[in-house]
Amino acid sequence: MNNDAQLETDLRAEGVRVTRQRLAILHVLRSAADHPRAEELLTRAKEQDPSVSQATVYRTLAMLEKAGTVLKNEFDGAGARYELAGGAHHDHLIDLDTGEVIEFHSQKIERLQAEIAAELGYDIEWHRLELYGRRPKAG
Amino acid sequence: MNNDAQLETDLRAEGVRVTRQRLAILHVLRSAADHPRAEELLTRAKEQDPSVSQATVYRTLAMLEKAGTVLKNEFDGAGARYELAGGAHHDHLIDLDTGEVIEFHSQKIERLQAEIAAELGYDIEWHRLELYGRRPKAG
DNA sequence: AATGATAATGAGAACGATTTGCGAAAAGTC
DNA sequence: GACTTTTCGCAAATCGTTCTCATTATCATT
Repeated sequence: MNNDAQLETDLRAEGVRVTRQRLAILHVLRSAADHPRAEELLTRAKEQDPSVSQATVYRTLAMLEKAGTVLKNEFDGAGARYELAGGAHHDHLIDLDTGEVIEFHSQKIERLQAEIAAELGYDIEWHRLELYGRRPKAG
Repeated sequence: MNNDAQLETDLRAEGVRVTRQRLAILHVLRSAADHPRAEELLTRAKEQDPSVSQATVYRTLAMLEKAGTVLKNEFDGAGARYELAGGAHHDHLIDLDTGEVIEFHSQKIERLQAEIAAELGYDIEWHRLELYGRRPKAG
């Protein structure tokens, strides 16, 4: 039932060593409902295992990103924010007032993107679509 | 005929002082067909006026961005790339092999973005849409 | 053209996020 | 449990960008 075990299995399958620190970071990522920054991940991981260091957080995130396990989002220039890759592809709407990140997906937009790229003679490898907005003040 | 004069007039109209350095940077922006980084802009501006410094390039770009004269693009985390804002709004397709930046625009995508945001209860302030792709190898 | 008030400059130090070098510690293998 | 290799923590290094501050340039006024 505990998916942390699943993550551990995945790690082993890829031939990487399973360390306390990596498990702590993975656990934090798994239980994060938001899109935390590296610094915040460090803080949370330390609660699990105080020995986790900043360098390891970055090293682990880089490794997990390459493995496709985590997504690194570089929103408006204030440090990257991370999330587990598990689910379906989605884009982001960032609340300019609160910093909150809302996920959304539009099959139509994806299709249009592919069409446009094709017209220009390109195959899309990946894309980034971010909407920055505010909740209108209730009148 | 020379649009540099026009840019100078605009500067004065906004109450900012017209300096050699600013003119050099504006000229470089105006004659750039690409989307150069700050470092590259510095190099080019120095050809016009060797006294231009790095600090002034960044200060001038920040000022012009705030004035709406230049657009700052933060593509894949390797330093911002700039362009004059003059024309119509557009998004970017980045060639992953060459780094070349291609501009495009889709009224349909813009409309869909606004719809999605509205459904989520938001007004879009601005957005960022970047496609990263490759030109398929000719078979 | 000289003056003076104020804004802009260059040089380099400082910054924040991230990466790296290195000796010590832990993981996986036998 | 000893051995090999990976990963670790720490601190120093890097990179793009911003800031500090003493100096210089701009521009309105003479």
